[in-house]
Amino acid sequence: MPVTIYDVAREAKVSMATVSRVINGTAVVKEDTKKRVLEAIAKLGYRPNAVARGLASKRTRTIGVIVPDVSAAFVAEMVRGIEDIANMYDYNILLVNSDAQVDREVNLIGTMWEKQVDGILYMTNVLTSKEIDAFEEAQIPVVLCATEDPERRIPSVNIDNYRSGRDAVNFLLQKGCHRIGFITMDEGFSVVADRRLQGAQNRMRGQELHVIRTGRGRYETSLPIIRAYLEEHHLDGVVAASDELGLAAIHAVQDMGMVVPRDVKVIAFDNTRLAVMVRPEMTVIAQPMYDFGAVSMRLLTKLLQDEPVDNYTVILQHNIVERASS
Amino acid sequence: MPVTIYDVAREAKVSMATVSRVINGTAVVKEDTKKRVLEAIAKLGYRPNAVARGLASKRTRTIGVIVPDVSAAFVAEMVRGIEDIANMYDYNILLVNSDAQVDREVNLIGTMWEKQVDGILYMTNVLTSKEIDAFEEAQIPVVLCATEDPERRIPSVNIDNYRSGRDAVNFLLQKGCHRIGFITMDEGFSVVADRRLQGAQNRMRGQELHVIRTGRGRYETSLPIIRAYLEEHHLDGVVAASDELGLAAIHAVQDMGMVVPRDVKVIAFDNTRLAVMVRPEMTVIAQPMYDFGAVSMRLLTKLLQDEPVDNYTVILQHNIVERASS
DNA sequence: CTGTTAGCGCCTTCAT
DNA sequence: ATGAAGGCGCTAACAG
Repeated sequence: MPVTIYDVAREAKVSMATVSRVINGTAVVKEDTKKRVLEAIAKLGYRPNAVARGLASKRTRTIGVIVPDVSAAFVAEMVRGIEDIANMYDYNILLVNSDAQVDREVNLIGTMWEKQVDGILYMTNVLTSKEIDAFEEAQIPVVLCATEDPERRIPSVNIDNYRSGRDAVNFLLQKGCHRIGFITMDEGFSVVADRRLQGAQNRMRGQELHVIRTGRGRYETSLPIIRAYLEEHHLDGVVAASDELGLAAIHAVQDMGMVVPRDVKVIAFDNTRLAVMVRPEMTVIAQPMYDFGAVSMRLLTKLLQDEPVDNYTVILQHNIVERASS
Repeated sequence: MPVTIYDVAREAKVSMATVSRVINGTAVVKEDTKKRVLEAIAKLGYRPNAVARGLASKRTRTIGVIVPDVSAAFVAEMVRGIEDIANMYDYNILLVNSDAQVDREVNLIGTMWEKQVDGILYMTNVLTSKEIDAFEEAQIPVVLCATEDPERRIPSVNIDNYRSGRDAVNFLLQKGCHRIGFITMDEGFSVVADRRLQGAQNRMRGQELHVIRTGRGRYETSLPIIRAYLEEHHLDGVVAASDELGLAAIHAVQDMGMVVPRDVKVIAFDNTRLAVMVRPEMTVIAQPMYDFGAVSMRLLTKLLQDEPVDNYTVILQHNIVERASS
C-alpha cells in the first residue's frame, strides 16, 4: 500500500536506481530528470523506508544511548545535548535506562546490537569488564559520557574529576574554612564521585577531611544523615557531590538554626538549575552537562565517518561559579 | 561476517525457517530439534538482526517519543515512565525533542514514519491541525501524553485540567484567602495551562482572579515579574502553574520580607522533586508524571496488539498534597 | 548519466 | 514438524 521507490520510478519514468541517486545524492543526475523525480516524490508523498535502507546499507543512522536514569536532571540535560547534535548530523537516538545495573547494561548493549545502531553513547557509575566485553563482542563504536575508565580503553568525554575535587576543597580553604566536610555517596557507588574525593583528600595535605556518606545521595534520605553528622561535628565548610546533596546540606545547616554561608560555607557539584533555585543560591563546581552529551555525540560522529580524531579522551573544563552559599 | 540465521541453520542441520520458528515461537518445533537450534545459537553467539526482521515483518518494535524538551523535569520523569513500560513490552524508544515548534514537530513525525516506528507517543503545548494531518498521513497509531486535544480526535492520557484549576483555587479559598493570584505562562503558550486557568476563573464565581503572565514560565525571568506584581497588588494566596513558578513565587514573597504561608499562601502544579526541596516545602496539585508516560505507553501497546480498549481518553487523578507553603 | 541486477537478513506462505 | 522459495524496500556494484 505505501508508496515505494518503484512507484516513484514509474511515475518519473526512470529506474529506481536513479531515484535512489537523487535521494541520496550519491551520483550526478541530469538536472532535468532530477526535477522529474523530485516532482514524482512530492506528488506521491514518498518517504524512503529507513528500515529497508538500513538493511541494504548496514547503517541505520540511529545511535544507542544508555544511561542510568533519564529522570535525573544531570542525565536529562546531557541527553538533550546528545539529541541536539545527533539531530544536527541526521541521527536519531534510541534511549534506554539501565539503573546502573551491570546485568541490565550488558543486556541493553545486546539490544543495541540487534537494533543495529551505528554507535553507542554510554554512561554509568561503574564501568566493569563485563560491559567492555559486551562492547567488544557487539563491535559497535562507543563513547563514554561523564564516565570514568581509568584504563582509557574506550573513547570518552569527561572532566578532570580528581582536579575538580581538589579545586572544591581549595576554594573552601581559601575562604578561610578549617573544618571541612565532603558529602558524597557510598564508596563504590560512583567512580566519578570517588575520584573527586581522592582529589579533595589530596588537597587537604594530611589534615582531616570529614567524609559524610549518604547512600545513593538522594535529598530526602541524605538530609537527616547530614544533619546528624553536623550536630556531632562542628564544620565550617562542606563540599557536596551534587546539587541535590548541596541543597540537603544547606537545609540541614538552616534546620539547626545556623546560617549559610556565615556559619557553614557550601560548595556543590553540577550546577543544574537547582543551584539557583535555592536560598542562598549555591556556589558550585559547574559541570558541562549539556556539553558532555553534545561533545560525545560529536566525537561519535567523527568515529563513524572516519574523520580524524586528535584526542580519544577529551577532558572538558569545569569551573567554579561563586554564589551566595560561600 | 556477522553470523546470520543461515549460519545457525547449518550448524543445527535444519532449515532457516525452523530457526526462525524457534526464535519467534511462531509454530511448534520438535523438542529435540529446538534444543539443537538453541545450542547452535548459543555456540555461534547469534543475534537476530532487528532491521532485517523489521523489513520482513513490518514491525520494528520501536516507538517514537516526541516531546518538547527532555531536560525539563516533568518531561524527563514522563519519559522514564514510557521507557519502563516500553521495556516491559519489549519495545525501544526513539526519543526526539521538538521544542514545541510546529514545523519541527511535523518534521519529526515524518522522521518517525521513515524509521517505521510501530507507534508514537506525543506531547506538545498546543496541538494543531498540522500535526493531526501529519499523523493521518503517516498512518501510525498515536497516543497523546499530558496534552490537550479538545476534540478528542486522538487517544490520550491526561488529568482533568479544568477541574485541577478549580481545585487549586478552591483550596486557597478554603484556607481563607481573599485576594488570589494565578501565575502562569503567556496565553496560548500551553493549552493545558490555559485550561487550568479557566477552571480557576470558574471557581472564583465572578470575584477577581489576578492573572500573572510570565512568558514561558522560567524561574529566572518569572521571579522579577511576580515580585513586581506583588508589590503593586496585595495578594494573600497564589496558585502557580508549575513547581518552578511556585518556587519563584515563594522567593518573590520572601524577597519582599514577607512570610510564606503566613502572608501569602502558595500552591503549585506538578510536584516534581523540586517541591520538597524548597523551604517551606510546597503544597501542590500533584500530577502523575511518571504515570502519564507509563499509562500512555500501555495504552499504545493495546492499540498495537488490538487488545480491547475501554477508554481512548483516559483521565488520571490529580490530588492535592498539602505541605508547609499553605 | 542511467538502467539492470544482486543481495541485505529475516518472515511467511505453501508444500511436503 | 520441517523445508523451499518468494518477497520486504532499498543500496550498490556493474554495465552501458
